[in-house]
Amino acid sequence: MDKKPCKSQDFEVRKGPWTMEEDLILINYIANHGEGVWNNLAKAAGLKRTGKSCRLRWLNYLRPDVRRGNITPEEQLVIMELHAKWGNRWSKIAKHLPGRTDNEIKNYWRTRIQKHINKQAEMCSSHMSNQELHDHQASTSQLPCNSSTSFMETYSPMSSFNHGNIELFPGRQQQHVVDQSNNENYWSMEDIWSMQLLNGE
DNA sequence: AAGGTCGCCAACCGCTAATTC
DNA sequence: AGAATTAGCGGTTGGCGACCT
Repeated sequence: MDKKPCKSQDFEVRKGPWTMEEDLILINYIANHGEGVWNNLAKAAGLKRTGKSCRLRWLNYLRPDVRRGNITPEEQLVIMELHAKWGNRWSKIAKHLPGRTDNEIKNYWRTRIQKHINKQAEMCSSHMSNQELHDHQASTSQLPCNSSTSFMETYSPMSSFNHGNIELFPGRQQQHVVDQSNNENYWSMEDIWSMQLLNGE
C-alpha cells in the first residue's frame, strides 16, 4: 500500500499539479488498457506518479463522465438532504449525484454550506442567552445551530426552500450565474478527449 | 497600483476496509 | 489464518485568482 512507498531508487515520484502531458498519457493508457491495478498502471504508462495519485486524478478529473461546473440548486438540495442523513459520507452522497465526485461534494460542502452553518451558529449564539444555550443543549444534546441537522431544520425543503429558487446564500446567487458563463475558461475534458482523438487514439 | 485577505479547488496524507496470496 | 497488497475514504493543505482596502 502507500504506507510502503516505492523505493526511491526505483524512480523519483512526482507530486503537485498534473501537467497536460501527464493527463494525456494517463488518458491514452486507460483508453488502451483499461484501469487495472493503479501502481502497475502508473509504472507501465511511464508516469512518475504513485498509483494513488493516478487513481485520484482519473476519478476526480479525467474520467469522461465527470461533470464539471457549478452545483445546481437541485444537486445542492440532494447534498444537504443526504448529508443530514449520513453525515460526511461523501462517496455515498456522490453516488446519488451522477458525474459528481466525492472530492467535489466535500469541497462544496466545506466551502459553501459549512460556512453558512457556522454563520448561523454565530448568529444563533449571539441571540441566545447563556441560560437558553444551556437549556437548548440539555434538551437536544447538540450544539445549537451547529449541526447539519439543525441547519436542515432551518433550511429544509419543507420550510424555506423553494425548488429552483433557493436563497441559501443571499448575495451569492448572482455570482453563481456569472460563474456558469465562465465554464469555457476551464480546460474542459471534451478538449482533452478531442486532443486524444487528434493524437490518433 | 500594491499589498493583504479570502475563497475555491486540486492534490496530498493518513487511515481503514477489502482483496489477494 | 494471517501477512501483504491494493482500493477507497475523509480530512487537510497549498497554490492561485478574485476581491478588498
